[in-house]
This record gives sequence, C-alpha cells and structure tokens, in this order.
Amino acid sequence: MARTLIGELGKHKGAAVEIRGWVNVRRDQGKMIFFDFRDRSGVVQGVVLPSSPAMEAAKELRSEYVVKAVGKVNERPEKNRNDKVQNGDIELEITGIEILAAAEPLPFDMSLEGYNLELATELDHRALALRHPRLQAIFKVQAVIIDSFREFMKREGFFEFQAPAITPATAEGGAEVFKIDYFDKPAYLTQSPQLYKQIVMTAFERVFSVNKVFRAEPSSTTRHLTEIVSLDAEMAFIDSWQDVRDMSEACVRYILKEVGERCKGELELLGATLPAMIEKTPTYSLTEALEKLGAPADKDLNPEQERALCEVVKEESGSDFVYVWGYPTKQKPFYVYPNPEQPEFNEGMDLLCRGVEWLSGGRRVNDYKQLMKHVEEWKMDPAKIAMFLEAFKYGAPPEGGFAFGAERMTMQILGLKNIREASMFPRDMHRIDELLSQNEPDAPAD
RNA sequence: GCGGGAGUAGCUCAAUUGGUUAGAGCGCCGCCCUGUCACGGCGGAGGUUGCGGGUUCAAGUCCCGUCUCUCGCGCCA
Repeated sequence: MARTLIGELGKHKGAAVEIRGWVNVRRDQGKMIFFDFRDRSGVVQGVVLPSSPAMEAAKELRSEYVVKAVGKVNERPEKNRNDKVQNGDIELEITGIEILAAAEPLPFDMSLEGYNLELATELDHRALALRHPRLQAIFKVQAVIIDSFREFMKREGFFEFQAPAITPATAEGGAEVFKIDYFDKPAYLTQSPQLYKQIVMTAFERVFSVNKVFRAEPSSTTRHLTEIVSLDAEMAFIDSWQDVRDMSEACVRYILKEVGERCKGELELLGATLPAMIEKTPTYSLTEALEKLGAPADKDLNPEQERALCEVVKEESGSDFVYVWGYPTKQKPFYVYPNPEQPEFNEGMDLLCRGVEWLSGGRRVNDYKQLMKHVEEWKMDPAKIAMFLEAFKYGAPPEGGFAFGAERMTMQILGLKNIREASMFPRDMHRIDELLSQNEPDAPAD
C-alpha cells in the first residue's frame, strides 16, 4: 500500500490507508489505546481498539517511535470531535503497526503549550528540539525570508553569484576575521562578500548573493553569532544613495509581505506581529537622529539610542523602521562614498527596526582615483586588494548596495529574544554544537 | 574583554533569619481505566544541591576560589 500523508487523510474518509511517521503521544485507556501520529504534513489521532490485530504492537509504542501504520479513516461521531486540533473530525482506526525504529525517552519535555526550555538545554539537544513545532515554525519563516529575498532580487534583474568563503587578506576593516591554515600559508574566512560583489557588479551590473560569512568578534550577546547567512546586493548606475535606500526598502517590504502571506500559521504559533512598514520609511541623517534624541552630535548611535530612536519614530509616524544615513567618513570602511557637499560624512546608511540594525548599505566610491586616495588614507595595502582595484581601474559605474543578516532578520520579525534561536546550528564564542569548554584542546579524536 | 544575575532530579522550578530524612509538576517504571484530546487514578524509582576549600554544633543557604550558563555594556551585522 502506498503511503498517505497525514495532512491528506481528510480526503480519504472511509478508506484504508497507510501512514508513516512518529508517535507524538500515547494515551492508554486500558483496553483501547489512542495515539497522536505525526509526519511532515501534520498530526492525526489513531485509535487501537481491543479487537485490533495491532494491539500487541501498539503496547510497545512510546513517544518518538517511528512506525508504519495501516488503518481505516473514520469520521468521528459528533461528541468525539475536537475542533482545536488538525484532523479533529477524523481518526485512524489502526489495524496494523510495523515499528520502523524504536526511540529512547526524550531528555526534555516536548510539550506543545508552555514551551519553556532553557536556551542552553535547547541547544544541547538541538537535533531533538527541531522536532518541536515551535522551532520548525522559526526555520520555516527563515526559509521564506531567504526565498523571498532571492525572488525579489531576481525580479529586479539582479544576478545571483557565489561569493568565496576563503579569502587571501583582511581587506575590510571592522569585524575580526578567522585565520585558517591554508596549505601552511595564512588565509581567512570571509567576513563579507563586499569586495567580491562590487567586482561582480562591474560585470553584471546588478548582483546578489546568499552566503555564509564569519565574524571572529569576541562578542557574547543576544544578537551576535560567528557564522551567519548574509543577504547581499549591489547595483550599478545609481544616481544617489537614495536609489540604494529605495531598493532595500522595496526588498524588505516584499519579504515582509511574503512572510505575512506564506507563514500565517507560523506567526500565530510564535505569537509574532510583523513590523509595520509605512509607505515612505522615515529617513534621518545621523546628525538629525542624534539631535532628535538630544544626544551629543559627535558619536555613532549606541544600542540604547537605536532603541530610543525607533520608539520616537514609531510614535511619530507609526513606522517600525527608520533609515539613518551619513556616518562619519573616517569611522567607516574605505569604499563608502563621502558626501560631496560634506565630505566628513559619508553616504552609508543603516536600516533600524525595533531597536536593532537590520541592514547596512550605501553608495560606494566608484572613481578609481578617489578610491586610490582612500586606500592611501585608510592605510591599506593595495597589493592585498589588487583584484578589487583592477575592476575599478578599468571603468566602474556609480554604484551602491546593501546587506542584511538572515538570522537577525528572523529574530526581529519573530520577536525572538536571542539570535541563537534564529540559527539552526548557531556558532558563537562558546559553542560549536557542543560547548567548547567541554572539549580538551589537545584531546585525540575518538 | 568588563559588569550584574544564576547553577538543586532527565526537564521546568520550590526549599522561611543557616536548623528534621532537599520537595513539586512534567517525564520515566509498575498496576488500573472502552472515548481520550500532548488524558485520568494509585504506587514506585530517581539527588555527591556545578567543582574545590573555608566559617559553624549545623551549609542547598554564609565567605573565598574556580568552572559554566545567562543578561547587559564595549565591538559589530
């Protein structure tokens, strides 16, 4: 008999079917036993009647046993219906059970309501925690975020390229990098596809990439990981940084729309409300933003000020988003375009939402002479970024781009408290699947 | 890296100013239950209170050290 997905059982009332899946829970009534079975499409109640030839096998079953079960799809009598659960109007009268795999008792409570596992416990048992609907909902939403980013960029004529993960030099300032042993020579894990997307832009005009980037920041916070998924875009022939701003805004708007439409159940399960994006997202220069907060005008926004700005903007306009642009030129990387009217500030921008940076971007320096001047002023070694510089020496259009972290966006959309919840296998200072503190540095492999 | 909080059963948590044998819910094991809804009833097993030292007649509780987790800051996306 062919397998029927549990989610499809409603179409097979009265028929004999075979399902395959896991035992969610067993409710033993003595002479008869109820089970909840689940597969990737949902859950259904199975009942094993006293007369069932499957009774012996049914008594063996415990939570997480993997089974092949055959039975008849019965419509439940009115009094036994349950509107609160999927397939609550039917049940499977089990006539045969084959155990495909036994299972040990779970090391933690897999209860539906009141999911209150400590994050450390959840991460210690990530492989099992992924079976919980709550975690599945988080990663389904993340998949839709990444999907819709791709869809939007392609629709706008952007070309997807594969950025390298191994790089020869620490070209960019900013984040710390992981050094690796590359055939006895030093190499580095990429912290950003920045220079590569700019190179590829000079060939394909509009490009994007979805790739892992690595940050060796010794940051132990609720919003930092050492390995993240970066969603990057770069576009040629812009007139100003506002073109980049507008593209990134449309991109975020599209992603929110898709998540709203395709993840209704997941958002409800997680109790998440999508952030509000109004028709024209409020945009302030850093100077204006600091002024708005009554803060000294000589510094970048700290996390507290980012939260405060978002609150003020939300009250004034109803927008959960706010763009901030015009950062001190010298505090940002060499490739960021200085404002010609006010060169001490640049045309870089950040998109903040609910107090956290979602996206960074802006206009880049495309003029080769100006770029070389920056290389000098930023005390960079041109030999280490020769490939990048070559692309700009031979004609590069006015351009800009943006990037955002998929995990941080997932966390923010869903209102998760810790970014580790938004990464399926989070890497941070202290953990790569298992706690690093529990590893002997020089212990031989088992 | 710095600062705060925390570490008690497989999980989530209690335990009065330091005071009997460290408890509960869930999970687990056994028995009972023919309509349950991640059931119900009865019984049971399960703890070196993170680790090491100290104070005390007496330490889960106080002190010191150490490890770990967690939140915040710095830095960053």
